[in-house]
Amino acid sequence: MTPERTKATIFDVARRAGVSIKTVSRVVNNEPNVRQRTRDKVLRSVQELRYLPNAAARELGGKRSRVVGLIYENAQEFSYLNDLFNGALRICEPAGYTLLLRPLTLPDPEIVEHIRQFALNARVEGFVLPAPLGDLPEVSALLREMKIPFAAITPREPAPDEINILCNDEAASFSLTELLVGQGHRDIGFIKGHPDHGASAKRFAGYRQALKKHGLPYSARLVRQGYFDFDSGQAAAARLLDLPRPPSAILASNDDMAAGVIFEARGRGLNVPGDLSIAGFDDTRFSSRIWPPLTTVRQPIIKMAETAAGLLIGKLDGSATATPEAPFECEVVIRESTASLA
Amino acid sequence: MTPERTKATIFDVARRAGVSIKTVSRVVNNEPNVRQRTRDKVLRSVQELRYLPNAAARELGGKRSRVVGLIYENAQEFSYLNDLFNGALRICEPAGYTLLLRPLTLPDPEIVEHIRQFALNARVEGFVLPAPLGDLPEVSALLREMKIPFAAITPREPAPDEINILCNDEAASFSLTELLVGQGHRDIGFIKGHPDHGASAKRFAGYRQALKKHGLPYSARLVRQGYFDFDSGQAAAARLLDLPRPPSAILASNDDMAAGVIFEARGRGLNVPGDLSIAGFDDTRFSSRIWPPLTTVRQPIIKMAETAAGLLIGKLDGSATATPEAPFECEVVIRESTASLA
DNA sequence: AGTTGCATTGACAACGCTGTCAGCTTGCTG
DNA sequence: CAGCAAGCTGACAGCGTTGTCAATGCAACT
Repeated sequence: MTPERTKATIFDVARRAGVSIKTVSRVVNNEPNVRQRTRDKVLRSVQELRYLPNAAARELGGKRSRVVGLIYENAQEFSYLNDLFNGALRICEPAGYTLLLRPLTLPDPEIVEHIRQFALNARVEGFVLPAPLGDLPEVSALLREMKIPFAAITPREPAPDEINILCNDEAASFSLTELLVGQGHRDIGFIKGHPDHGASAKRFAGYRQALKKHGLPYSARLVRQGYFDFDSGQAAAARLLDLPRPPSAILASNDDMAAGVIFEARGRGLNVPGDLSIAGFDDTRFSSRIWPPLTTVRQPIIKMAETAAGLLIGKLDGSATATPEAPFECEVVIRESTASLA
Repeated sequence: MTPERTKATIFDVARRAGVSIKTVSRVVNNEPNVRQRTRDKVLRSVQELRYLPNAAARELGGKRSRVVGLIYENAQEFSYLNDLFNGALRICEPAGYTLLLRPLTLPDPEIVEHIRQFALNARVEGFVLPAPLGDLPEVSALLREMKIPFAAITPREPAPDEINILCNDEAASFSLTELLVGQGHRDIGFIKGHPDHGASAKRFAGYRQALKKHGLPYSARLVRQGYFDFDSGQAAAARLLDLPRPPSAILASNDDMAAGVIFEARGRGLNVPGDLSIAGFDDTRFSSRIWPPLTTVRQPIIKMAETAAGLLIGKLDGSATATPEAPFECEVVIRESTASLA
């Protein structure tokens, strides 16, 4: 196998196949109106010459960059991001799209300008927007103005005309709370998630519903605001545990905060789950690796990202599939951080 | 502010400045041989029109894609990757380069083909290769064949003619071991890192040197092979703790494994650091958030990534700076997972 | 056979930049 | 003040695609 001296162009392919470059272009882009025999001839020529279309020329001629952007909040949980990226990449790469990452540090007063610059510089054709970005009104306004479609992952309010990927946070939270109730816990603390994230309200709602169903009183005393980060979880736990009658179980709206709760509990010499049961959400990579391993809820993030990227590309390619996706199912994962009340 | 109807091209800028497009090109690309007055005129015109060069046209005309690729092992620690990416991005973005990520699942028998495809499809001009990729001979051979320069981060053996970013792992490991010795530990277990990573041998060497300096016997009994992941750390810890005379301290070659050691110790009802001191390397995001917080070594990864990207871009731009970088300094971070022997 | 209409194919002009090279200015030198 | 090198500028040909539109082929009709 002699390495090609110089990369083959569409002209080389055309000459070898005995057709015009336009026909090659048609075949390569899977356009209709090419006879099967011609298509085969061209395809063979493409393979023999290991032809790879020049992306720059393609973009210049055709006005399509085939770039999908994934903007995310830099503070975001890494394993979540990793799943998101890998899921989206799994779709983008084979489809001939480039997936570009762009971290953002929130809150960012210049967020609009940052995103605009990124979109312009990288010629982004479509965005994947994980929470909470899909809910920032200035962001969606900008993208609409720039006519860049996007797929929002777990937004608080699904944007009409855009792609929305949801999951049944509320039901999962309901189940998790029921689990604790079933273990005999009556005083169940709850640490809310970041108010900007759509999941926060849903998870809280599920908690309240479960209490209600089982006839347990809801007490604002047992609820604290958190921000999805370790520190806020630890701080909220500290205040809950300082209560005259502290809860026997704490439900944190994500695993980072749950880790903070465990940290605080251990710092006070409490035994988990003996003295305090703890559960979280997300099933982070670390959830099963801290001691004790965390009871949590697993979201099918990879699949959600795949779906987001797939629908987005469908829209960009014009082969627009209908959007009405059913919410994805979450799964409760029971580990050792929760136990029956002694 | 009226939004421009259509994006300005080099022609618009040239007309407005009263010069030829070639002169605009010169100014935009910071080429020499343009009178200051002319340069100013053009720059003003560029600003007024908010001119943004069309990357596709630039690449097509000039044969330069300005894409830097960052390939990494998918199993890699997330916070490490995050720092790597952010550091490199901080240099690439302002320099007008696009930074593209590409995960790889190792071991990968088709790694060469995968990297080749990625390089070709994404028109990558230069690579950043974090360990262990910089040490795989087939990878460096491929990149040399494709004439793609690269910057290797902490390779085992620095490649001549390429950029190498190193840090003083050995000295850091030495200090960490000395710390334990100073706390009275005599039986110090060691869990080696993945043999493919350059850091592994260096960390092990530092451990042995420290033992030697303090007249402590080296015992192969206390050394186990790990692979930088949680599970291998836990398994190695299990075997060390099963020893008739188990160590009173364990040094793991990274924090993931150290977390595994803690997990195993707690599972056995051991008190950390009371019954067992544990230390790691890397200062992962989670190192300070598990209980007890981990004594570890912090690498200036962001700076290392910045340097790698900076030198690489310098090479690509032709403004090649000399490479002989001094190794970066690591810093021992003392937390609660280590304590004096009772 | 002549006609119509659609499927198929090709010729050629963009697309917006950089590289090449030639031409025009300067400022010196002798 | 001619002559020359260096500094500066512009004309123009690519670069490898896609979009447009015209031309051709072919089957099913009159």
